[in-house]
Amino acid sequence: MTDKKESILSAALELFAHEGYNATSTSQIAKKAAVSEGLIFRHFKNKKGLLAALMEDAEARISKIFAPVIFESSPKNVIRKVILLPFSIDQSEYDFWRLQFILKWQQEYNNPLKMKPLIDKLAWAFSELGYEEPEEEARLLNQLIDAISTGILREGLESQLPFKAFLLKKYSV
Amino acid sequence: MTDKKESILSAALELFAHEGYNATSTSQIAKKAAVSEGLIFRHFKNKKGLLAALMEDAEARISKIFAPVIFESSPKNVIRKVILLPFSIDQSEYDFWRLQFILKWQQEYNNPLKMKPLIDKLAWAFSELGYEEPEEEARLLNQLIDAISTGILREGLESQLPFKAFLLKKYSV
Amino acid sequence: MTDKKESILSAALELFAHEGYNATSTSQIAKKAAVSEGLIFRHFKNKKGLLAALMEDAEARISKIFAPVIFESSPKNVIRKVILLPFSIDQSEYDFWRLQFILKWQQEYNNPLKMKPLIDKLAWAFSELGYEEPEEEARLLNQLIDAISTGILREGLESQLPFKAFLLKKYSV
Amino acid sequence: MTDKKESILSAALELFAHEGYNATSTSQIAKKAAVSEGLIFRHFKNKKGLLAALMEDAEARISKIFAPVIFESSPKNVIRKVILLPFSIDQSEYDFWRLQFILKWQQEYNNPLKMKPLIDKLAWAFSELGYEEPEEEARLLNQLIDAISTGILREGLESQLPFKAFLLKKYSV
DNA sequence: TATGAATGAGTATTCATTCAT
DNA sequence: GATGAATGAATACTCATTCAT
Repeated sequence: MTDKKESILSAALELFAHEGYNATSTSQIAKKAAVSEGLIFRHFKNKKGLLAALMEDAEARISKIFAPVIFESSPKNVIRKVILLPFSIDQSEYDFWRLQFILKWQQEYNNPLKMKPLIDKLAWAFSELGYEEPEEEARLLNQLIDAISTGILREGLESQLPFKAFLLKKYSV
Repeated sequence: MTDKKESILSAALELFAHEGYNATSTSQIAKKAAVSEGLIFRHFKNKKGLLAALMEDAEARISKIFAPVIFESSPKNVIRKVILLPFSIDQSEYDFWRLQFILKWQQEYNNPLKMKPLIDKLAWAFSELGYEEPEEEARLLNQLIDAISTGILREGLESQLPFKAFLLKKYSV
Repeated sequence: MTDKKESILSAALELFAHEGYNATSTSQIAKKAAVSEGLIFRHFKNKKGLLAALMEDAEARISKIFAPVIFESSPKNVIRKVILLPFSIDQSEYDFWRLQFILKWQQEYNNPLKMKPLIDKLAWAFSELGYEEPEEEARLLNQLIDAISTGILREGLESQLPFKAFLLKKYSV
Repeated sequence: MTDKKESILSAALELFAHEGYNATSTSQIAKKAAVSEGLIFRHFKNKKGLLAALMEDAEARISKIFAPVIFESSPKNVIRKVILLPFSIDQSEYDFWRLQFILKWQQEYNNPLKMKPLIDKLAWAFSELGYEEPEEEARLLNQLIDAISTGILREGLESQLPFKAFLLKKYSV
């Protein structure tokens, strides 16, 4: 990948994440990336294509971040790792995740199935630990870390920090 | 308020809630409201003014929905009522709430303080019930109902229904 | 003439004179006149009609200001009075005259014939005084007082004051 | 400068000069220049920018037309050249000068200082020739050529032609 | 690969004007 | 006489996209 192509991608990510997809014009992206507007279309065909390119990363990143949970064999550690998930996001990745969360509100990009493997693993863990309704517990915890991630991205890491110890204790993990 | 003014408001609400503020053009709104585009600007000065008019309702509606919790004197009932909150939203109000949740991602409209009174009341309730960390419990439950509301708005009421009984039982309320 | 009709006229005069006819919107006029926009059209049919109403005054005012020159019998006094003309305009009439001068640049309102009687009288005066080319002298002086009036309206009375004594002396009147 | 950019400039000049700045729409300009409306904004940012580009020429053209007067060493020739100035304007430049004169009525573009060097030179010439009030004579003649220029632009060259010989004779130059 | 000129459809907004009350 | 709601056409300007170089 050329330098210019990459700078388009990172400019677009930053702008999409903070202004929104529709509110960001291709000319803004070109300016921020310091390339000609035409080049965006040479590389990505159109604006949607640019977003799509950005989203392709998503799958890979999500797998990478979920893997340690999926392959964990201790139920307690599964829950523990899930709770720690939102707190382990590197600040350099905030824009990426912001964009993910914003797009969830747009039908065409909202795919709840992405979380399926994680929820299944959690359900297994709760079941192992003897919880009465492991399915619900799993989905609830998943929903909760979604909410905490949202909190981190919107109000900063510190605002959500108290939950870390609290949840670990609450679930005794 | 004239008929036409109201139909502009409701058309705008529906479109903003589903397409997003930026992705909705004033001409779409006019068409859906079956009025001339110019009328939007006579009534609301500009597109932002239209959004602002929509948001003015917000404060009122939020107060109205929170009141029964705030004025509840039984701690258990406070928690119970908070859990039931997301499930009591009338479907006719979904668009309104969708818009609220979408706008949270836009700095200028993200005001976490709106929830303060509710969280305080919850903290009081948890404290009364002898929870060890009532502050954290309160913020956690608040985060949880935020997550569930999100779930309802994005995936439908049914998808979140299991949580209702589950949470009431979990908190024994 | 009703109060409101008059306040429309004076608001329009002020705005047309300072912003120009095209740059002034009927809503600005209505606001400045503190009447509803509709009333403008009730009274003047349309925006052009409002300008026309303003211009109707013109003929009368011009006759009134020219009369003392036209009916003067002493050649010297004719020239003297013409020279004094631009300096005798009351400040309260500046807007009116500004508008006249601006409109001269718009074909449809530029009517050089308005000045005919004055130029004829001047030519007669110069001829009486034995000037060699009275016609040219007359038109030149007319052009000159036009330029001085322009100067007064654009740069203020003081800026043109030196010309008063100077011209009276130059023409020995 | 591209062809299209130039045709925008010349279309704008013609329209601004004859209809006025406010009365000319960008779509008219685009149509007359046979380009897309958007191109106007790519090249000149906005309508004001287009006018500004047109005005940038002004300074250069004015210097160029004044230079032969400023660098003239014979007092008589200075006066002679000034008198001939308005008659030497090429018809192809009428639009340009019309615009200059129209804009004088708009505060932001009215800059009387542009004429300072010319008036100073005239004052020097009149002083050399022993006129009693060279300052006033200079400003008067300047006003006169302003008036004659106005006459040419509004009523055509022929209407002002008699003044040429007349003034040359009057000032004996 | 990269640019920059160019476009056509669209955007928010303003305008002069009409009309029912 | 006077208002204020309403309109349709126009306005300045932006946008995503194309294309010749």
